[in-house]
Formats: sequence, structure tokens, C-alpha cells
Amino acid sequence: MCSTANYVLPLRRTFEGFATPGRLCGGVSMSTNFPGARPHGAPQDTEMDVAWQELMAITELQFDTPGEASYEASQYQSMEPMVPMGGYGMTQTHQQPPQAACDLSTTNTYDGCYSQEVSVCHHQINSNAEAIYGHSEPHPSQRLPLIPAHTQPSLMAPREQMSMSGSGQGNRRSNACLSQGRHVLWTAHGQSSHTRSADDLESDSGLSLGSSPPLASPDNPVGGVPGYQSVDVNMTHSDGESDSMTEHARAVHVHYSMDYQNHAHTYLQSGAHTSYYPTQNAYSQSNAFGHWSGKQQGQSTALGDLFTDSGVTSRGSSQHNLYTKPSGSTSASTPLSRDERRAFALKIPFPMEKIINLPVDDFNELLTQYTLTDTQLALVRDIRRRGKNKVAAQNCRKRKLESIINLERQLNQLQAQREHLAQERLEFKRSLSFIKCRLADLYSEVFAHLRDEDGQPYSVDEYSLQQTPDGKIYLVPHTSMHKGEQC
DNA sequence: GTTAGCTGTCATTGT
DNA sequence: ATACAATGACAGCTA
Repeated sequence: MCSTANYVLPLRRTFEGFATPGRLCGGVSMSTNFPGARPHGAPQDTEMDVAWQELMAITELQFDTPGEASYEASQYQSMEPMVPMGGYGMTQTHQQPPQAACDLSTTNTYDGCYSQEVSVCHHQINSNAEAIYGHSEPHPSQRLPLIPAHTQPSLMAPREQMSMSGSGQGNRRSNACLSQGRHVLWTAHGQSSHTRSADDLESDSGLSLGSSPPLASPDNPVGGVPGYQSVDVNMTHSDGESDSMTEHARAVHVHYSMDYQNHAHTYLQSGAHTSYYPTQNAYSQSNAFGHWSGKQQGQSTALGDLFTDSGVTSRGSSQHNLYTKPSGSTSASTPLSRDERRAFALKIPFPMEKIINLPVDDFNELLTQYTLTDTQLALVRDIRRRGKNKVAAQNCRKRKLESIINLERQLNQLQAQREHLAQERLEFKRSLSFIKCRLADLYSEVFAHLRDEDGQPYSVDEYSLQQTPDGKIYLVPHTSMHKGEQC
């Protein structure tokens, strides 16, 4: 199993701050980032782990395109039937026999384009897919699929052009190793395929550094559209092209998802227990095939940039994600999250909401109701973990903001109180001074009225007035006063 | 080109 | 042992 002969081994990653949850066997990682796969704090800094992270950081190795959902679906479908998936629309779609390479010029017509385009993807990738995800390693730590080296050239060929033009702005971590791991990876097989998946772009490490399949995203336009292979890889696009190319990619994705829309959308609306992810209303609403066929020449670059520039990100928000999901009953679409796309790609038969929010017992029970592959299981657990962590992070930030606001409020209150106390202190001092003056005046006045036996006033230097606790006032000579003070 | 803010993700720790 | 919440750190994206 751990034979390096058949697997490529990337070089060391150069970025920092990235632990190594994955395990590597012969240059290929097994999934480890789901709960239980790696105990917290367990030793993990093996060279193999690092190497695997580097490998996973090479986004070109992963598939995450709109077409991905298509071919992945077929891959996993052929790999292991999903028992309760009845009625899922993808089955029929992806079982269509491969046809000739997709003529992108014909993609203006909605019907049929999907199958044509996808079919080529199947040609290129299907054989690899099962090799990649078809394994069902018995050990949890070895769930993740191996990527046999001999399968990669065909996998990466269509992606090479994309990465060459579109990866310049991609994941920093990924880029850090592009010149190393990627080179080693591809040259080891006599090819220099530079590919990059949007899914990987979205995550520096892909799916928890391999806990989920690198092909598990439906949004890699390169891998899914054979037309990319003929793209001028040196073409670069200006900012002005970005929007139009986004349109292109959106159109491409419509091709891929059209069959899903017909089925999955129905299930979503009906709440059926099938596909919960790829309704992609936005796609059907924004059919831009005309643009697509007209700008075929820029596909690779545009799509490469599309997934680096327009919302399908390695991390962070995906506000402008091309992949959208319905927002309630309204027609407004919200971005389809990365995990949702992955779940869609792997045909997870229950919704994200359940995966994330169900209590653990219910969640486990839900899992027992389906026959899931190890890959699907790992993805589901990753989704659950990430989903919960996402909520936790949101809550954490909310609390942090509230805490900051609270502290600022307290600070303002304390500052106001301080000012108030300072003002009060000043007033008390003034009052005290006034009282002291009044006391001095009274003292002088009282003292001036005192007379001795001879009718002479007492000397202020020799006598003073003192009040006892009982309220009586005595005229005390300074000498005796001093004695009393001494006592 | 730079920067701040937002967000998702991962690693880690504590419960 | 496991699940999970909390949180710091990091990275990508957008404005």
C-alpha cells in the first residue's frame, strides 16, 4: 500500500503556520481531518505529512469545476451505488454515453450541451476517478483516495492551461509549492501539467488536507470542459475581461448543471430526500451561452481567473460565488458554498442543514440510513465539523465584537464617571475652602469677643479655642494645648 | 499597489 | 474516547 513507486511525491511546502493533519503513504495522503482521524495534539509533523500538505496545496491537482459535479457524480455513482438516492437526477445524466468532444460553439443551445461537454470529461477523468475515489480503505485514517501517478497525466492535461494563466493570483500557500511539488509531480510522468482547481483555490489544503476528495467539487470548469485543451494558455485577460469571462464560466456551469437543475431543483422544492445542493437557480436565470461560444478562445485563462478572482476562493467569503443556491422561496440566489458543492459532487443524500445541525445521535442515525462510501462519510463529517466551526467562528466573532462594544461602553462610562468624580472633587475642594474660610472668620469673631478678668482681649498667640466631644468650647493656653496634644 | 474588514478554515484547548 | 464549543491564527477576497 505504501509504495512510492506508483505515486508522486511533492516537495516541501514553503509556507508556515500549517499543521499536518494528513497522512501520507507513498506520496498520497489519507484523510485525517475529520474528527477522530487524528487525535488532537497527536504527532503529525512527519515529512510525509508535510509532503502531503504540499501536494494538497497544489491546487492544480484538484478538481473543482462546474463540470466536476458532472463527472464526479458519475464517478462515484459507478463506484458505489447510493441506496436511498432514488430519483436523483444525476444518475441518468451521467450515464449518458461519452460523445464527441463538446463543440462549444453549439453551446448556445441549452439542451444537450451538458451531456456533450461532460461526456468528454468522463473520457478524460472517469477512469481516474474511480482509481482515485473508488478505494474503500478499511482504515479510517486511510480513507482518502490514492492518486496513482499513472492516472494523473490525463487528469491534469486539461488543467494545465488553466493554471498557467489563472493561478497567478491564487492561493499563496499553493503558489509557494507550485514551483516545487507541482513540478516534481508532473515531470515525474513526462508531463508538465499545471492545473489548478477552484476547489483547491478555495482551500489552501483542499478538503481538510485530503479528508475529502480533491475532486469533490463541481466547479472546476477546466476539468469539465474539453474545450480548454485548445485554449491559448498564454492568453492573459485584462480586468475588463473578467466580467465577461465570469459570464462565460457561469454559462459553462449551466451546461453542467442543467440536468441537475431539472431534478435536484424539484427535490429541493419538494423536500424529497435526494439532492439538496445544486438547484442553481442562478444558472438557469443567467443563461449566457452566447457569450460562451463567442469567447471560446479565452476559456482557460478566463476560467482560471474566474475561480481565482470571482468568488470561488480558497478561504473566506464567497459572496460572489458563481455557484448559487436558492434563498428560501424567493428567486434570489445565494452562493453555493464549497462544501455544498462538494456534497453535491459526491451526491450526499441529505442536506447540509441536517449534516451540520442534527444532534450527534440523530446524525449518526442518519448516517446509518444510507450506504455511504468512505469518501462520502469523510466529506460528511468534514462538512459537519466545518459547518459547526463556521457557526462557532461566527458566534465567536460576534461575541468578540459585542465584547469590544461592551468594553468600549464600559470605558466610556468609566471615563464619564472619572470626569464626574473629578468635577465633584473640585467642588468639594471649593466647598472645603469656603468652609475653612468661614470657620476662620467665626473663630476670629468669637475670639475677638473673649475678654479676661481685666477686660482685655486674649492674645491669639497665647490662647486658642478648642471644642470637646461633648460640644463645649474651652479657651486653652497654647502651653497646655501642647501638653494635651502630647498626651 | 496597499490596506482594512469580512469570512472560512484549521489547529488547538478545554469542557 | 468522542463530540463539540471557543478562539487564535492564517489566508483569500472585496471594496
